[in-house]
Amino acid sequence: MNTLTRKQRELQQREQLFLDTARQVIREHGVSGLTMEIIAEITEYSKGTVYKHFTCKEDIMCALCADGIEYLLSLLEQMMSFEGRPREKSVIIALSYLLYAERYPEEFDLIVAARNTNIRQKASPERLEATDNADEKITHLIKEQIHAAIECGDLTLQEGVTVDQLCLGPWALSLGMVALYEASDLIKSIEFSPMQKTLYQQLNFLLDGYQWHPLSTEFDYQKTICNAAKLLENNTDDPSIRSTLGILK
Amino acid sequence: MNTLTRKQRELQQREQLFLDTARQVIREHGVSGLTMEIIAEITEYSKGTVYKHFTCKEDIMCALCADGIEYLLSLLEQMMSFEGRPREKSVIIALSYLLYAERYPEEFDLIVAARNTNIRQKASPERLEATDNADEKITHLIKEQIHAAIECGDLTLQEGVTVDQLCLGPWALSLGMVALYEASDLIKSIEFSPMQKTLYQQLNFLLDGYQWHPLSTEFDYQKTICNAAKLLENNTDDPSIRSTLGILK
DNA sequence: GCCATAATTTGACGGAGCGTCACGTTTTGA
DNA sequence: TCAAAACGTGACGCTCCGTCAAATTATGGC
Repeated sequence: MNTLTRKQRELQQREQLFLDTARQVIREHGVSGLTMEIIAEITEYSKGTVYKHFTCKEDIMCALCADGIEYLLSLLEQMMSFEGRPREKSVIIALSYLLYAERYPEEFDLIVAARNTNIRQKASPERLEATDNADEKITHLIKEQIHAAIECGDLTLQEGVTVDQLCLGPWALSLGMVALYEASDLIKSIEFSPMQKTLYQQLNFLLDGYQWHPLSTEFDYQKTICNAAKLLENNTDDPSIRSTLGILK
Repeated sequence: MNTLTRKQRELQQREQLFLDTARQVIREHGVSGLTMEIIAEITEYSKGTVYKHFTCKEDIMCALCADGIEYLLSLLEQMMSFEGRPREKSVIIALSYLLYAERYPEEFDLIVAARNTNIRQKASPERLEATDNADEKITHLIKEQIHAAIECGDLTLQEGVTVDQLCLGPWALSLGMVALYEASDLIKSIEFSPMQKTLYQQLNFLLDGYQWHPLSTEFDYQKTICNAAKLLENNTDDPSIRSTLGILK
């Protein structure tokens, strides 16, 4: 029994090795530079072995996505220990999203791509399910904040507005903002301020529009972010996260 | 000289034929189903001829994008003859964006992809410039509304907020919303109301947050959209647009 | 320790699509 | 009418994909 477990452990370890290698290749040579052959070569396994783990290139990309979302979730779970009003937590969620996008720009590209394009058509069903499950957990976390806000009277649903719609607003804003910033050097007619600043500000406008109390005019959400950043800083030793946190404060 | 012009006309016509064919193929078989060979086969030209027009597959995709953005621009230009307050016009711009995304879902996929992925790395510089120029015109149109609003006193820039940031907000919201709705059947934990409704509503919240007057509580923007839809309906004979307009009213 | 059997790994192979280019065909205009 | 130029073609070499029979390694009964 112990033997079996060791085998499985090794298998899992190798899968992680393949994934890390794929991430590195994408980082260095872009998505089009990623081939099954190159992963095999770098890891000194053969192509066939890589295919034992992943059905195709698209499957690897979805696995990278899932991996990334898992990381985001771990960030969020740490953040959620933060004590605060629901709106504070919502702001923290959005900024974690961004923190993650900056930490793993390659995967973020994939997250956008994995939703829209035909990557999903090719990936294996199991892989897709893993991605979707992680997605769902995050959605749940956001909706939780909205429900909490309604319950404690910070937020009142207007006629014809649903919780799900309120959840989509900040999500769309964050997703779109990251996408636009990734392309910022292509959009020459706009001057891009630091992304954190713009997203923070626009999110505040949107939530103010919801009349979600306390409004940004009544409360210092910048302080919320500082505190959340400090909380995370104590729990992480990832240097790249630490540097991004530095900007937040 | 007339002969030369005829030649050029024919060339242009053929390019359009290739593009229309590519669009059709993508619509039927997805982006991965698009090959240079199949375009050649359907149009009864040879592969070499297709390559006379487009340097590679990615070049075709960028061309489709540019084509799409041109179409969006033509929509917007018609819309801009609408007489109204700057905020009304901004709402119309966002909804045109959406109208366009529904009309050409395949190209919209490409627009997102063409920004994020390595498609741009491969496409020809001329093609990219065409796409970027069209992009810029649209940005300009949006910024124009913000400037007009500031000038007539409908909007006051708060400290530390720039026109460009205010431009990014609705843009990111619209882009992100379309992206999320394209993936709506994958996100099972959220109930998706009709996209027009959600975007219209969230945009109103965001602009209310800007304190952009008249606020959605003081003014019936639904009527604005109805009127804009009627305006467009009289000018178009595209049945698919007409049906979407029907929903708006 | 030995060997039969099962599990795992390998890389050669056929196929798909890309992009090129030398050759054949058509057009041009003198 | 014909030489020169412009245009169109599809066979070719290449890269990468995904497969699978054969080679290698691990397992466990004796």
